[in-house]
Amino acid sequence: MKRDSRLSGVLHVLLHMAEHGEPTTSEQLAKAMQTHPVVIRRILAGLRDAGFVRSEKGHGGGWTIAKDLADITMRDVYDAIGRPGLMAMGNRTEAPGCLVEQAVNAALDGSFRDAEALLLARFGAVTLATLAADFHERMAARSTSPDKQEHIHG
Amino acid sequence: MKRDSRLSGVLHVLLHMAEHGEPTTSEQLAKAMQTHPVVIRRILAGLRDAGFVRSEKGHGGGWTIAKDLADITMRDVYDAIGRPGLMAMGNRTEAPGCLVEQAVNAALDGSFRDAEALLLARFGAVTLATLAADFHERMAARSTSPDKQEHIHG
DNA sequence: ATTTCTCGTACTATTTAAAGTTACATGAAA
DNA sequence: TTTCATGTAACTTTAAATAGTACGAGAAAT
Repeated sequence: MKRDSRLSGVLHVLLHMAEHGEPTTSEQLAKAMQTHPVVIRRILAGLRDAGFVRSEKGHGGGWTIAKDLADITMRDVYDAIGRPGLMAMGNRTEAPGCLVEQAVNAALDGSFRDAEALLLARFGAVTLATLAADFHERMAARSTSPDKQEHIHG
Repeated sequence: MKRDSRLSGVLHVLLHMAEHGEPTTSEQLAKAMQTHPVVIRRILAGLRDAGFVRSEKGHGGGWTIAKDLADITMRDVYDAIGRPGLMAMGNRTEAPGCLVEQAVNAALDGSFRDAEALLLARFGAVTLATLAADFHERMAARSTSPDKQEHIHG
């Protein structure tokens, strides 16, 4: 099963944007993410509509974070990219006439619903500020072991 | 994101097999599942190797359940089909050099691990006997409201 | 024996979703 | 008015799952 990496991707982009400070262009972000600028614009479109980032055209334009990092949770980001499915498994048929399948679906659905609720609760408990702090800790840890020193993007 | 329906599928097949009693051919199961016999054989291969079902060739051959339904959990079935990924989301890069991505991965991984553990625990608590009982309840419920009466497969 | 039935599995084809790319329009600053 | 940057639609490519084909092997019926 192929896994969707959009959430991981946006979070990564947002943190890079936050580190960078001044407006960051899609091209700069694309380079950091090793992807295409259009992919960045697409991935950030939902965040812009939700008011978490701002984009500006023309000279000196680019993307900036529009809120305090402590006020954006992973859950917010997840919502902003359109709440993609969380579970890799689903039912063979969604509204089956077959009673056997109904019984199977009921058992699976209950488990999946609970797992999703747990996941969303976890997402809601982590802010971008948390992630940024973790990043800075990792930076500090790396600089104290100089043998592992390398550029942020290898 | 496309969702894997193999677990849902095998469970369905197993219950049909259990209801049917005598050896059931891949073709019969395929008809009930509206798919191809080869798909059935493939989906049951792992179950056979794990000893949950038996297959026999030639006249009067087919598939039979090899254990008591109460001794097979959804978790067993999940294991037997090769433990496919449970989460629809993953990390953009698995072992990133980028510290920002490491921080993002760490946060997501923690949440996913917990959600998976919850899911597997739930799977382990449901046996095929549970599902069969649920199916029979649904049968009973349907037969008391005759307006909804239809063949098991519509 | 040989015909028929059934599973086993390697191989190929189809389908589907994500990701990448191109192209061009819009708007802002130099 | 040129250059830089986003906005977005359309198209292409890629990767994974699922479906389907073909043929082999074994077991039972004739």
